[in-house]
Amino acid sequence: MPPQHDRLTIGELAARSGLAASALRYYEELGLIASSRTTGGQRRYHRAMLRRVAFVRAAQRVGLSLDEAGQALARLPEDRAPTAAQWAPVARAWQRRIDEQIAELQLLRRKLGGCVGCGCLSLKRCALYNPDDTAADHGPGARWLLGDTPPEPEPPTTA
Amino acid sequence: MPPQHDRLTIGELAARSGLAASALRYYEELGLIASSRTTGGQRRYHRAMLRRVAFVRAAQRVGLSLDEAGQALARLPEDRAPTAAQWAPVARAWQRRIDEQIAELQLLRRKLGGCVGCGCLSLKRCALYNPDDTAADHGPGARWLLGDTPPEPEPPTTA
DNA sequence: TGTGGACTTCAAGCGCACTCGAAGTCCAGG
DNA sequence: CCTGGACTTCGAGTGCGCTTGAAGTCCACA
Repeated sequence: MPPQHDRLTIGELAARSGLAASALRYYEELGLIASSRTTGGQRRYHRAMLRRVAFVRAAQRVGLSLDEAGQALARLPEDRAPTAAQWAPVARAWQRRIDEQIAELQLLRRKLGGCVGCGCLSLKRCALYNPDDTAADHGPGARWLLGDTPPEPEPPTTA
Repeated sequence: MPPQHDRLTIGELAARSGLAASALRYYEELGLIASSRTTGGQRRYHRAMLRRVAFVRAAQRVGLSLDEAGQALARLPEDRAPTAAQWAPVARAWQRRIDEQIAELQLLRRKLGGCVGCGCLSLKRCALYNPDDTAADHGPGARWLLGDTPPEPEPPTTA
């Protein structure tokens, strides 16, 4: 357990955050975290940066880009833990976002269910392909952020 | 309603699939779709390609890469609609995949709920940041190796 | 037959979130 | 004081899923 003080080297921050040092430099370049420097020019990070890094990683899990994470970060204290009052709106916004993603996935799942016995995959008729949401994305994994997914009771494989 | 025959130009396929012509050329380059050529060298797509494109787009919505979509495509008929027997396992695999995504989001959501009144975002203690699930997350190869770090008592609103 | 809009290829570029490598510098432990 | 491992910067590269542009060709309609 070598270093216990406030000024973490980039290697220490990397080890404790699970990120690569290169990623931390990148985050710093983007303004997500900040460092002071030794006289020799090496970075030293305040412990508070641990929390900021944690926040960014959490934001990514919610599906935010680093840019968006930075926006959210800007509304929280620089070097203290946020109060419940500061954190709550962020957490709630993220929850809404997650709820939307879940809702969309559930819709897709339901449509897939309707397609199981069908297989048509017609561009015109297949509910699976014809998302009434047009929120196209370009990335696999996450990014469906349509605002209002209509409930849409749907007879199997028809549009 | 100009063309009604089987041989769609790339522009027609683009219009009907909602994809850009450049994307279709890209798909063809990847082997996801195929075309014949006119004597002049222009692409003509069989109508069955509409279904293949639909399939690929659907796969993307499920979170598959184009490569994975191609793998799945290879197990379906080239130019006919898949039978229910052919389609069902694919659809079920996709549903499982969606279920996993939903489960992960729900877990994240729950953790966020626990964090609303907390705001600590401690790397050590915050459930939000410490995913006990080692979820698929396209992380940069770095693992969260925080498990073995000493507990380190951290009073609220301090770090 | 003329024409202009749709098509062709090929190479390069983009956006994101990083990673890698080279060449050089720093600094803590012995 | 020495040393070697950790750090520095900078530029380039990666992977995915495309888009854009240049330069040239085709073909359906009048």
